[in-house]
Amino acid sequence: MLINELSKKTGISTHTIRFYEKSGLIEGKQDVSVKSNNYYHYDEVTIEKLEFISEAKSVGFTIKQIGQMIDAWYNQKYTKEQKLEILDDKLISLEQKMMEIKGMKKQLLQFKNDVLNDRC
Amino acid sequence: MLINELSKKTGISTHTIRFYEKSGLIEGKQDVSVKSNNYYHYDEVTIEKLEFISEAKSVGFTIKQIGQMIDAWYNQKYTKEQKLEILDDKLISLEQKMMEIKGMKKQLLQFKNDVLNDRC
DNA sequence: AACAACATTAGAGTATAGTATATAGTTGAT
DNA sequence: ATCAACTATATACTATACTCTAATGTTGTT
Repeated sequence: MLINELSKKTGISTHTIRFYEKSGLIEGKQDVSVKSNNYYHYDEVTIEKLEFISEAKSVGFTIKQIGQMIDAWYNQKYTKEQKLEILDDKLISLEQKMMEIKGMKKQLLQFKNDVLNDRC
Repeated sequence: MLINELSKKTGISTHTIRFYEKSGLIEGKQDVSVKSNNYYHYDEVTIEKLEFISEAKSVGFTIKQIGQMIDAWYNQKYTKEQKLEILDDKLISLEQKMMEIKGMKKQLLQFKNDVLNDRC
C-alpha cells in the first residue's frame, strides 16, 4: 500500500509517517521494476509497527527508545542477548513508571482529601 | 531562603527554578523592607512544590497540568468543586497511563518470548 | 489533454521544556 | 577597597517531536 492508505489505516498523518521513516522506525520499499515513479510501498508489518509506536509513545517512550525496541523485535541488528537486554531494560523502566504513577496517585488522593476536609 | 539554597535543597537548577517561576508554578516574595536589592525569598512550601513538580513531570504531566494541580491544592484560585474536578481528572489520566503501561508490558513480554524462542 | 488527487524532497515553522549566555547590580569575607 | 560568589533580567540556543509549506513530478479519471 502507498503512504496515504497507510495513513488512513493507522490514523497517523503522512507527514508524521515520513518523520518516523526518516527517524528509522519504519521503512517502505520502492518497486525497482517501476521506473516512472519512486513511490514507497508499505506492508502489514508497518501497520503493526505504527500501532506499536503510538502505544509506546503514549507510555512516554522516546523515538530513540521505540527505535531500539522495534530493532530488538523486527530487525536483525542485534544479537539475541542484546535484544533481551534492550527489552529487559524497557520492562524495568515500565516498572519504574508504574511505581511513580502509584506514588502520584497517592499524592493526588491526599490532595483530594485535604480539599474535601477544607484543609487547603 | 534565596534561589541558590532552594536549588541545592531540591537538586533543580536555578535556571529551571526561574523557568518554573515564570511559568507560574512557584513564586518567591521580595522583601520590601530591603531596598538595596530585589532578591526573591522562597519558603518550605516552595520546596514541597518543586518536589511535587519533579514527580509529576516524571509521570508525564505537562507544566500546564502541573500548574493546575498546584493551584488546586495550594491556591485559592478555584472553588472546592473545581479543585475536585481537576484532581479527579488527573486521577483518571493516571488510571489510563497505568492501563497503557500494563498493555505495553504485555507487549514487551511477548516480544521477549519471541526472541527467546527464536521467532524473530 | 486536462485535472484532481496523489507522490517525493527539502526546508521552514511550532510547541514544550528546558539550558546557556550576557549584562549589570549586590553581598559578604578578607 | 577588592573580589568571589551570588542575584535579577533579558535574550538566545537546544532537543524532541512533530506539522506545515513549497516545489515538482505521477497517476487515474473524464
